[in-house]
Amino acid sequence: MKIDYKKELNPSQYEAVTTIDGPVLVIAGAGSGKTRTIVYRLAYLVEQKVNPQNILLLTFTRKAAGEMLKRAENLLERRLGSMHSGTFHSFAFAMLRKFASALGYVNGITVMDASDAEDVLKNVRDQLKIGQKDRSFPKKKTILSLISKARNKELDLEQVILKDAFHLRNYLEDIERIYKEYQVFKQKHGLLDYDDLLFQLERLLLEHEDIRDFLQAAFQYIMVDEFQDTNLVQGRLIKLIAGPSGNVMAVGDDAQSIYAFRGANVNNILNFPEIFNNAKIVKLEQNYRSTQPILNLTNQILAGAAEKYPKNLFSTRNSKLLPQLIRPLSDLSQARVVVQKINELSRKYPLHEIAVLFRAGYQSYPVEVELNRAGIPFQKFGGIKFSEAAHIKDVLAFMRLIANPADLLAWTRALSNLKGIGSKTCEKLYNAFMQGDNGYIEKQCQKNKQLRQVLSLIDALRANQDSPARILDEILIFYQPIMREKFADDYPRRATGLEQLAQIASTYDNLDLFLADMSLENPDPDGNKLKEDTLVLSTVHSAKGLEWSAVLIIDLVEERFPSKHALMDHEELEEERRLLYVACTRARDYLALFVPDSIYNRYQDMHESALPSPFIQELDNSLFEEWRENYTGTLAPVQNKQPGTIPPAQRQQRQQRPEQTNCHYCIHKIFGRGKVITHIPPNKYKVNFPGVGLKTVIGDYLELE
DNA sequence: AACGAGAGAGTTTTT
DNA sequence: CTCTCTCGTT
Repeated sequence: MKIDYKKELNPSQYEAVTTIDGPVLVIAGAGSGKTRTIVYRLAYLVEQKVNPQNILLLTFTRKAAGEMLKRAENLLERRLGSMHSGTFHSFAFAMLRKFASALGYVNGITVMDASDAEDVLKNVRDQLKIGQKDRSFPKKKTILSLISKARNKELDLEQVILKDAFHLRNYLEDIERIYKEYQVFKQKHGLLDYDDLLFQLERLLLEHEDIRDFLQAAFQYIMVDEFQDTNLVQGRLIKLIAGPSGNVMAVGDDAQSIYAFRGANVNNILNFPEIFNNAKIVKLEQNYRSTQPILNLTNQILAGAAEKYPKNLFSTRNSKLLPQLIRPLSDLSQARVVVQKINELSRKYPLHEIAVLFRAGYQSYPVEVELNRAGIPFQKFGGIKFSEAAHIKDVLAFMRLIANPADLLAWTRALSNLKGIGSKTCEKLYNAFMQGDNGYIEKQCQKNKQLRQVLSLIDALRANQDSPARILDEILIFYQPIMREKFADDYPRRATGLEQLAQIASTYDNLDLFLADMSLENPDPDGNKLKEDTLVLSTVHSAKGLEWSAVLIIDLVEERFPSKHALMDHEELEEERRLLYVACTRARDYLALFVPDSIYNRYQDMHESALPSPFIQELDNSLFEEWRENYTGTLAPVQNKQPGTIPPAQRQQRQQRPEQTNCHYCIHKIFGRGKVITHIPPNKYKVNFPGVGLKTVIGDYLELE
C-alpha cells in the first residue's frame, strides 16, 4: 500500500476509513476532517481492490463530489473516472434515464427547475379556471412550496397548510385539485420536478426487483455525505440500494442540520443504528479548522440549543485573537465597514481566503455596491441562478425539444419567441405534433415563415444526434437576432451569458445530461473552481462544507438572522441557530459578527432600529471583543467588560426573555387565529397571526386554545 | 389571440 | 425595486 493511513489520520478517522464492511455512521463535528475521512476511505477501498465502478458517493453538491474525487485521485495517483458520484438528485436522474422505459416514459424525460414548475402550475390553474380574478388567491410560488413541503415531509397537503399557512385553509380544496392536475400534467409530458426524481427512483426500485438486484450488485460500497440533510425518501433509497449487505458509510453532523425546511429529517442519523443493524458509530471530535477562541464561541451558540447535541469540539489551534462583534450604525454603513475590514484583512490573507456570509441572497446588495466602488473583485454563491435568466431559458427550451418532443413547456417557451405566436397557438401546434396532424402544421407554416424555419431546424438537429455544443451553435445562429430584438436594452450583457453557456456545453457530450445538469446544478459559468484572489460572498446555505481564513457575517439582527419567517415556529428557530453555528464554524482564524443598529426598510423608505439577534444576545461577552461605529464612520472599541456588553435597556429585555409557552394557538377578535410564540410576563403574548405577522398583544384580548 | 401598459404585491434558505 | 397579473388595444 502506498498510503500510510495510520500516520495520516487520527485514530477515529482511521477507524472510519478502514471499516469497509457493514454499516458505519460517522458523526463528524464541524472542521473535524470529514472530507479527509471520505477521501482517504475512497483511496482505501480502491487499494483493497474494490473496483471504483462499484462505489457510489452521494454528496450535497456536485462540486463537493468532484473535489473529493480529485483529492482521492491525487492520493492514489490514478484516475477514478468510473466511480459514480454526485448528488442524490443527479444520481436519481441518471438511473431514471437508464430505466425510463420500465417506468413508462417513451418520449424521454426532462428535469424541471423551479421556474419550469411554476409554468406548469400556471398552465394547470388556468386550465382548471381556479381562482380567476381572485387577487388573494395564493401565488404559484406559494402553492408550489406547499406542495413540495408536503411531499418532502410526506404529509398531507391539508396538514401542511393548517400548520404553515393557516390563512390559506379556505383554498385547501382548490390547491388540492391543482396538485392533482399538476401531477397528471408532468406525467403526460415527461417532466420531473426535483421531488419526482427521488420518488420515481424509489418506485422503480420497489416495482422492479430485477433492477433493484442489478443496482445492489452495481453499488457495493455506498458513502453518503451530509447525511443530516437527507429526507425520508433519501433515507429509504439508501437502504434499498445498499441491500442486505449494507456497506454504507453515512457521514453527518446533527448540529449542522439546516435543511429541515426542505424535509430533511435528523432521524435518518438518529435512527441509523436501528435501520442498519450492527452499525458501527464513529465520532470525530477534534477540530482541525478553527482556533480555540472561535470554537469557544460556536460551542456557546450550540449550548443555547433546546435540543442538546452531545458535542465537545476541541482544537489544538490556540490563538489570542478573539472573534469581533462589530456594531455599525446601519446596514448601509455596515457595507462600508465590511469593505474597510476586508481591505485590512487583505494585507494578511489572499482575497479568496476571506468570505462574507449572510442569511438571504439580497442582504449582500449594499456590500456588493461598496465592493464595486472599492474595486475589489468578488464571486457570489447563492441567490439567483445563472440558468434562470430569460435568454438562457429560451435557448435551453429549443434544446429540450430535441431531447424530449413531448415537453409542452419547452414548445411554448421556444415558439413564443416567434412573432405572432402565443400560448394558444403553441398549444394547438403541440397537439397537432402529438397527433401527427400535418395539415394544421403546414397551414401555420405557410402563415409564418419563421415557424417553418424553426421546425426544420429542430427536425434536422434531432436526426443528427450532435454534441450539445454543436446543437447550441446551430440554435444560436437562429436565436441571436431574436434576442437582439427582444432584449434591445441589455443585449450585450446577455450575449456574454450565452457565450458562457456555450462554454459549459462544450464540456458535455450528452444532451440529456447537459440539460439535466442545467436544472440540477447551479452551473458556474466561470468554471468549477474558486477563482483565484477573489473575495467570496455567500449565503450560509451555499457556504456549507467550505472554509476560509477570515469570515464576516452580516445582518445579525432580529428578523434577518433569524429570518422573520422562522419566528413563528420553534423548530424553525432552532434551525436558524444551527445555521449561525454553521456560518461561524466556517472560520479558521478570524471571525467577525456584524450587528447593525438599524435596518433600512425599503417599503417605508426609512431606517428602523433593529435589535441584535437573540443568538448574539445570549453570548457571554468574554467570548468576543466589541467594536462600535461612531458618527465619524470609524470603529472604536467598547470598553465595557462587565457581564453583558449589550446596552442596559436591551439587557433588561434579555433578562426578561420570555419563556416558551405550552399553549400553541389563540384567537384574536381582529387578527383571527394565531400561534403563540412567547409569553411575556405578566400578561402579554407575542403571537404570530398568519397573513398579519408578529404582534404583541395583551392577554385580555386573546382567547387561548 | 397577441401584446404592451400599468397597477399591485411581496421579498429565505436549495436540489 | 422587481416580478406577476390584469386589462385594454390591436
